[in-house]
Amino acid sequence: MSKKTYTPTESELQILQVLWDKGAASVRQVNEILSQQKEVGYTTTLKLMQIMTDKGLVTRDTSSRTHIYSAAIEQEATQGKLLKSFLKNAFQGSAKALVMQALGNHDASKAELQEIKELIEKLENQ
Amino acid sequence: MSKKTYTPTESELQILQVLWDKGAASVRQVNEILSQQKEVGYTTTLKLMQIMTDKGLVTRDTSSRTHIYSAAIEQEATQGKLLKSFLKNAFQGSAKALVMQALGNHDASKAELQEIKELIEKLENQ
DNA sequence: ATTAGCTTACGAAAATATTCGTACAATGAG
DNA sequence: CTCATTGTACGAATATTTTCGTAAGCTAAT
Repeated sequence: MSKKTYTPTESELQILQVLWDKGAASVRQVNEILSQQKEVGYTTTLKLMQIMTDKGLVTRDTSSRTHIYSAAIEQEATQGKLLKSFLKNAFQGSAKALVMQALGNHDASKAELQEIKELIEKLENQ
Repeated sequence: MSKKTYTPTESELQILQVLWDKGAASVRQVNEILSQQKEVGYTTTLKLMQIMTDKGLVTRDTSSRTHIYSAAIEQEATQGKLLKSFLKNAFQGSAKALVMQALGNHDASKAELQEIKELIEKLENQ
């Protein structure tokens, strides 16, 4: 565990998604869920979660034989960081271009569109 | 050059951004622009662009000594692909969550917000 | 008590991505 | 013509990420 703050890699992010979702989980539980999404061996998941512990991305309760892991970084803050760098890399920083593509291609429901519109109106009145 | 279609890596994407921007450019021109953003050696850029040629991400005119490169893949289509996988990885597929974060944190201008709102209204009327 | 099954730890291989040195050919200024 | 400069080609070293085999310690059921 060093001083540096790490951004999760893609595989690490998949594990974090599970932990954010469940709150806390064992390696086996995480691996079972990941296995539904992709082929991945148990020790692969274990190793990754050990690395993530070193990096400070997760914490674990080692008081029982089966260690229980939790995310050590906030979901929204992490997504924000990732988004920032993705925006820069893929869209040269144009939030508008990204949003338009996201809305155009990946359908959001009417209710969701409504929420977004409300957010925009709130932003406009500032 | 194989049959597979490649998604650009991060470094490759930086090069593509330059080519999309300029339309066509030599290795030196690309490298000069990249050098403003990060430290990168000439032969590094050259090698990457050669790899990209093999992958079919760019094409080049080799009729002169200085080869002139152009992007071989569409900017919007590429961004769409990248967005799709980013959305899945980082936001578990929730376009709404992504858009709200993008708008909330990375300010778009009033005019841009207006454009987005118009797009939403168009989408709502479908 | 034995043993099958589950657990962690961890080194190391494999896969992928990035960087750079070196060789050598073309160009053009003097 | 000579040589400094600029260009391509490409192998190979690095760096990063992912995967997995193996060892060894617990645990519980028989």
